[in-house]
Amino acid sequence: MSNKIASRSDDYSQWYNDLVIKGGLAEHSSVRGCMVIRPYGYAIWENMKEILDSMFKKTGHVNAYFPLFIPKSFLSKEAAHVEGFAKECAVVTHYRLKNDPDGKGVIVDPDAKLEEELIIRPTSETIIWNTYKNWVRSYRDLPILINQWANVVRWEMRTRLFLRTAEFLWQEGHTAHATDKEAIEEAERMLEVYADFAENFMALPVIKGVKSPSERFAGAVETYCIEALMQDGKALQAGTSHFLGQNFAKAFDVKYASKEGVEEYVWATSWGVSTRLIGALLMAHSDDEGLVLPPRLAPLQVVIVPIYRSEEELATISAKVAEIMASLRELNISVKFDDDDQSRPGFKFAQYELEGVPVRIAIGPRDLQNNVVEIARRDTKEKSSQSIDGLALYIQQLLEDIQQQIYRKALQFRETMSYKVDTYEEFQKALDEKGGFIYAHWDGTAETEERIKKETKATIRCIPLNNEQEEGKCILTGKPSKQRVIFARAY
RNA sequence: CGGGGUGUAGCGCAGUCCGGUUAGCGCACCUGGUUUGGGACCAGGGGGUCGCAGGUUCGAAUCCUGCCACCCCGACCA
Repeated sequence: MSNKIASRSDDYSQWYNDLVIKGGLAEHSSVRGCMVIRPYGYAIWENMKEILDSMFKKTGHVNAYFPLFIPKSFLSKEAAHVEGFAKECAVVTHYRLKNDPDGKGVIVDPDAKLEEELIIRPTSETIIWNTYKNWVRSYRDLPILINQWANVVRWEMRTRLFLRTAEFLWQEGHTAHATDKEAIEEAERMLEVYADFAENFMALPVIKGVKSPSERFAGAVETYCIEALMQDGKALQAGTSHFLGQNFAKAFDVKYASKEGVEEYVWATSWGVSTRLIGALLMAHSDDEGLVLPPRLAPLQVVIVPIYRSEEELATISAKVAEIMASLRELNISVKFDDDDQSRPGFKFAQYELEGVPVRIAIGPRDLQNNVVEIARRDTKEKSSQSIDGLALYIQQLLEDIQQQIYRKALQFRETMSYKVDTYEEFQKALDEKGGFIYAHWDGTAETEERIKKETKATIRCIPLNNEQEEGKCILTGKPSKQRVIFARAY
């Protein structure tokens, strides 16, 4: 059948593309490296946004909006920052078109050249800190705890739906604080928020940690991250939170007068997650039948498929279904009754499995007679017969079970794919044969990290927070090491 | 930007090596009928500048030259 998707084991990339496209989430755009997010995919993003937004508000943040365009000079004020982003910026050089004097169409009007080029934001630190300069005078103005929901553009060489597109949607928090302690606490707090969201809503187990210096965000003093493991054994960075020190305050001259009347530079953080989370969600849980969406983020939690021969049967079923739907909605469970007579039940079953609807209810004359329905759960594909009495409560519990089960399965997978190695040979062999999170000793130098990356394509995903301290020897150089770090090949 | 691949109906493909009737198949679509508890069946029907531009030839989807687009693997990255 044409809607079938590729198998994970045959071609992981094709499988992933099929999930996104045939699952109805998004498609390639005719614009280079961009994607169109279709309503079903956007609904997942909206669910994510709503939950994250309320988490941000509970931690004292408010939303604001800053410009899409960044003057080139802003970007260059922080040396490490510009170096990190310079290679992937889209640049606006003109502000007008005109008719082509030599023929058809329009050309860029050479007379409309901008004095200073505008960069389409790859991230907003610079334009925001240029603004914060005007907002901060005294310690009383601090902290500033702002988030923005926005699109950003990074001109990546190679793109992948959701995981890396030229334009993507995200949120970026940008905070300013009076002390380094406060800023570090903020960066760590937001990392916790992300981990909470990933584990409890996306059902995605993550490792919290800090990046090695060479993997840090451009301009950060410390980069905190959550790392998740995909089903092909590759790691995916799911969210980052940065302690920016006083780098941006110094670059944009943002100072405040302290209680003691002394002028001080402020301390900063920034943190963000993007539509990449949708890619993570898909790759972590889905199977060869299609998407598996955790109930807490699924746009549709329950679908009801009627099975009938005659109009009379459909009418009887519909009446019963109306009662069931009302009771489900009372419990805030989203439900759809698919009484479309253009496709048959079997087709609908397959289609909703492809779309990852967590629970499917089938109801036909046989069920009605016995006052039951057939319940199928997407994650395990188990089917059972359930009494219509008390059905809503049963389904509420079932959705919760599915949420937990998806998480447990992903966690178990990660556990079996996490292991320690002590020699470089073991390390290389493990990478090639298994992948996953490899805990190994590292001498702490950028040179070693770089060599390992070159030779094996594996990077240090993170140094876990509260990492167990243990004497050992670097797998590459044999130099002494005090802790294991997590290596993996990554997206 | 390097290596590989693909471009033929809305989607997926065959045909290209070795030029030759009217360019074919599956899915989807339209009409009618029978069906409906895991991707229905039968009959009929519509839909194509064969990626673009040149060239060779009596004749080009097929051969030659140039260009374009997309995908995959690298390098880069959320």
